[in-house]
Amino acid sequence: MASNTHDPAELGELEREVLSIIWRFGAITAERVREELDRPLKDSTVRTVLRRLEEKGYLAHSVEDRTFIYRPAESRQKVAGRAVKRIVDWFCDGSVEALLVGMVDSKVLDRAELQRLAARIAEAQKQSAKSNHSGKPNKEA
Amino acid sequence: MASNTHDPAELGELEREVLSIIWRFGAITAERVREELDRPLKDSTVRTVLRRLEEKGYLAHSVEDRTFIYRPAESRQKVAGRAVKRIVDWFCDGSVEALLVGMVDSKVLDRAELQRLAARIAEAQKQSAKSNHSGKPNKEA
DNA sequence: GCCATAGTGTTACAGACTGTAACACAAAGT
DNA sequence: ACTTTGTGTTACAGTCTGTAACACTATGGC
Repeated sequence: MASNTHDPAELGELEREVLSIIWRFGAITAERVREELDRPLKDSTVRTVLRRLEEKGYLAHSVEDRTFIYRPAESRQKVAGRAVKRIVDWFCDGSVEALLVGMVDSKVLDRAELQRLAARIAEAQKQSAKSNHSGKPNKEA
Repeated sequence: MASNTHDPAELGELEREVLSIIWRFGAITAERVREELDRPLKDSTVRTVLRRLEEKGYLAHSVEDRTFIYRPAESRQKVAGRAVKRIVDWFCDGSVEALLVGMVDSKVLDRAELQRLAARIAEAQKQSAKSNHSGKPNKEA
């Protein structure tokens, strides 16, 4: 069961907040997370959320000196990418292009911004095609 | 409170299916929706879902000869756009660029495709910038 | 006028998920 | 031994979704 890759849209408000904190900090204890939250929540609450996030595959933890250190199991961008994919599949017949059009439509993006985006992508592509950093030769595709 | 613009991520499986059907058909009765679903559901079930979707602002209906005709209240792309915006806000600090990067990262998009996308956007932009600078985005590709 | 039909409105209910937390237990320092 | 700090377990209420029954109402045919 590839119940491994969960969807962030399925996360609740608090879970998202916590996840964001983890992403922001990189590695953090439950207690620190709790302090970082605006809402005053009990320890157990925060730890429950952390545990659930880990169960859902968003987090991983290591034990360090008796204490859990939570870390992201996946980058936010990766998670975001998948989340968007779902949406694209559901609502745009899998066409990312259609999605972008929709974003302009719903004023999420304005044309100028999209334009800049396209330009920047073209740039970035040239870049990474050349130097293709981080080990991974762009597989798949 | 602009509780008017709901988020599609909050929709359940069935709701999404129904919504998709409505988008596909444009205008349709509850009974037709029911037939269109793969699952064999009771009338009342389908109608409940339709009512809920309307409450949530995704659908509108008109009465025609005793019968409800449901129509989309918003284009799928618009809805998709907003849905993605949420994700971008939550997980990408509002940067669409970061999102696209993430999509490449999570293999939702490959670089080549992104490249083509950028090119096509540039094209489309030129096009619509010329022909349409008034408020109305040219809808429905 | 009366009945069957088709369609609507209302209400319900169980399962899942989320926010929230208490409580019990274990290791560690003093 | 006792307190502290942190973990594991369990719970519970609210909300959402899937699923549906049932009651009510025009409408068209007889």
